Amino acid sequence: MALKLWAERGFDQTPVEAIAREAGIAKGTFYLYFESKDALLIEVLRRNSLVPNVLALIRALETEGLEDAVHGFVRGAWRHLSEHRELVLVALREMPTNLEKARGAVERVLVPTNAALASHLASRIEARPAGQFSPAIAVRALIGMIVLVFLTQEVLGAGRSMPVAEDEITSTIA
Amino acid sequence: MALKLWAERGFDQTPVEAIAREAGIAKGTFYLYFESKDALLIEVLRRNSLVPNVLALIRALETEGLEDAVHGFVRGAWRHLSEHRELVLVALREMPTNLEKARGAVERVLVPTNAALASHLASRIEARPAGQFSPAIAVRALIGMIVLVFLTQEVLGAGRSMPVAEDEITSTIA
DNA sequence: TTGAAATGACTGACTGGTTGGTCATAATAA
DNA sequence: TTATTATGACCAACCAGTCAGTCATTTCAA
Repeated sequence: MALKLWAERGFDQTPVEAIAREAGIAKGTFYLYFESKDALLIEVLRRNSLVPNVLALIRALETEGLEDAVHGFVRGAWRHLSEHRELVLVALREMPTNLEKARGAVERVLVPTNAALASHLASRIEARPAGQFSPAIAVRALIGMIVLVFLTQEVLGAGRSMPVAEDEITSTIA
Repeated sequence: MALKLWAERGFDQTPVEAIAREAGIAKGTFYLYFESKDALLIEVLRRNSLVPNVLALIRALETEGLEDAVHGFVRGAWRHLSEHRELVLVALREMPTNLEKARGAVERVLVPTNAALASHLASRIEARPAGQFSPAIAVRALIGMIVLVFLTQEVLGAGRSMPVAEDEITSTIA
């Protein structure tokens, strides 16, 4: 899969020929199926969209108490990231600069996710003592915790120099 | 500065000639001062090292109570990120693949920072009721919150579609 | 059944353009 | 004049994308 190569070497540093070879076809054949190299990137990001999974996570929130809900969300998100580590790496690397279209995808994932989570948390949180609490920020903080712990742990190799048991991670965050 | 161009277009997509032009010199002159394009990246990352600032933040922790300490850390880190937005973007993009040497820098920043913060938190936290609490993870979660909220807010343009007052951010996280 | 003709998926050599890095030459300073 | 610093034309390597041609398979006429 192209994702594997991109995660290792980066999009720009991976020639179309390498992708084709990996797929067992010739470079020319590649261009029978894809308009361009960029088109493949867009296609890959689209097919691997996190939206359905994220929405599923959010729907799950509806059926549980706040404690369990957040706990479950963290676990689910963590598993999710683990299962898509290459996608996460590539998306993170290429989105900021390479692709205006892919950037639109961020808007489609990030905005609805945040909105849904925030409103959900807000509706639950009224029952709590909390004083000054901003759901909009809290949501990003929660997701931020998960993503960056994942990054330092799995991507930057901190897992080797600062090992921590996986279960400890999810249970501590939540 | 090269950082500006890299933050906009990406390292690979920025020709040496563009960097030279930006600096008001010819391409040949560039190679009088730098071994290679990669050498410049390494040099830039080194000169902009976050280590001193991070260490200063940590030292500040020593003189305050836990509440204020964390609060201060968050504010400091946030300001820090804001002042180095280009560096953050570039480092995030180039570190995972482009540069083994730069990756060593991660180890030099990430590991000591985490260790210092964790041990600090751990020493303070004993006075608290906390049951199952893992400082090692808590630290990464804290930093993760700050960094990803920053990213969604400042880099991915979520600030436009989901605007939040800056002060609200730091006060809510802490 | 058989052999010729048509098809189209596939190939990889090739092209045009780009860019990292070099070097002979020029400008400038001492 | 001599030494130092700067220049930009040039080179070689690389790569996205093209296209003329190959060949296994299918179609169909005899």
